[in-house]
Amino acid sequence: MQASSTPNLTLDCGDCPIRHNAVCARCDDNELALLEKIKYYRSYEAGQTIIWSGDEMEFVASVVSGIATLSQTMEDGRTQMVGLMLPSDFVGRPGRSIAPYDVVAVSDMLMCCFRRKPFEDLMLKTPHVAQRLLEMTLDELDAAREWMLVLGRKTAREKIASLLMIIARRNASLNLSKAEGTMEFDLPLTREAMADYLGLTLETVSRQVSALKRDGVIELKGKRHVIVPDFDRLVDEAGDDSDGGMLV
Amino acid sequence: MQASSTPNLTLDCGDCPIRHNAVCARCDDNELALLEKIKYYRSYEAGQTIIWSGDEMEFVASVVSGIATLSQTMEDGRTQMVGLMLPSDFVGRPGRSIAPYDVVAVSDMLMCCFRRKPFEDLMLKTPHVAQRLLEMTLDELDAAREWMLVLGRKTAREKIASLLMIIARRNASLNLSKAEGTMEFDLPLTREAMADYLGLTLETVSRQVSALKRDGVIELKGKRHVIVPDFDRLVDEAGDDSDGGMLV
DNA sequence: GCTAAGCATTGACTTAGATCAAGCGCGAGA
DNA sequence: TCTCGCGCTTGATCTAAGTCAATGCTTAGC
Repeated sequence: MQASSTPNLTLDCGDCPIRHNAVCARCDDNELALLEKIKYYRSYEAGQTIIWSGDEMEFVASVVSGIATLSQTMEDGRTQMVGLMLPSDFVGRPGRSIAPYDVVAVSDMLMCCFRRKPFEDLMLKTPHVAQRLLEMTLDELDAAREWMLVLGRKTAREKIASLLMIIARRNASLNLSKAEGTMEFDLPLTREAMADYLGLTLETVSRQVSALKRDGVIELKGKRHVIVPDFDRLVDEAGDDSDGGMLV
Repeated sequence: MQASSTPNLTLDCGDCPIRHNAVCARCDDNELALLEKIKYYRSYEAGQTIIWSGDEMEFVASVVSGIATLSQTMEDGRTQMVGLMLPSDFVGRPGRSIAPYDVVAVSDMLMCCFRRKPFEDLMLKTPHVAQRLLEMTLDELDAAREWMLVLGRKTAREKIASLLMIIARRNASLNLSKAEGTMEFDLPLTREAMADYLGLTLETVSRQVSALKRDGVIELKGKRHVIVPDFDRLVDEAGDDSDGGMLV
């Protein structure tokens, strides 16, 4: 399974959809020019494994469009998703050569890549990249810790509600709308991927989704399109404290 | 429960036990002098809550000695530990004013504190602090993700073995010895704290510790002193893949 | 239109871990 | 010395979620 690299694709950083959220968000024109010189694009198809755990990582990258998952697998096949990479998220770690997780494209994806060494060198010269990366990493750490509560202490129903809540929130922020009232979105994940994210089996996921539907917390159009008639009700089902998880 | 601040305590950075691991590790003499000017020390007693979730955080700090836990609690009392703060770990987040977790001293502690605003200003002038903080944050993110696999997919027995393994490894690195063969250490946590870390009840923790003892994986001297006759056996019980979790 | 391949649902049964409850052991204070 | 309280252990029972297995619903290809 090879990365389908797309050498002829170019995109001006000025027109980039993630310009103001990615690792380059804080860059001034000079810094951006330096990044622009070493960037290149790659695209991946849904289902493709972008990076295998244990592999040498010759590049780091920003997700431009599409969704990828980070996951860990035990020898006996038990797998746990440890991250959901969305547009503007940063994949890979400066200073590390071996990938600790599998990175799998869930949808078709476009990534803005930098060879690792040049990127590391550049980071020393462009403090705004390092600053932004720190900020993003701290956010990811918060998200990971939030997720530890979900995995360690929530019931299956609460887990499902938590996941739906997160996806609904993200969608809202993409549409620049508020997370409240009636909301509607597509699930980007299969039942199995949801199970791997939530530390459940796919049967339990299916049952709990049906239960939430039966109880009127959600409605379904097809298997993947979700309507949340009352977002507050969903938050309630997730068992979250009222702060709404918005840590600023 | 007030922080017992110890205004008369001073410690020269040159003599500091965490000088080469903490957020100041990469600092040159000039940078260190700047930090030294704004640092102050606080001590806490075992059991004291250092920071309450939701509180204003007026400072950030490095753990100099002792152990603290980070934890989240739901309204109904279910709690999940999301971090174990050891000497040299950094508590708090530049750019954030509200604490998202409870921070509780497990043992008596000494912290090297900086008021948040001055520290943030200083970070802009001392790139080595920001660099080191990024590195530490990336390490914590890896640890958090490793822990997500434990919480989401491991059995109770594997969870206990995983925790013992982590504590044994950390102890080894403090003693500058290798993690192998026979190892011996004190458990810093009560059974209940272990349960909160592992997403279990304290009864299950107790039972599984007894089971590991019965099966010869560990021996106990008293309730808290653990002897691991064969570290590889313990790693095996933790169900970990062979890489040993040492991601470099 | 028919069939195959993937996802998803649903049911019957099992089980790991939670819950409820009793009791132990040891250090601290009277 | 006694006893109180806390941390811990152990037992009996319950239950949420896992496992195994059958069947349904789409889409894609023939």
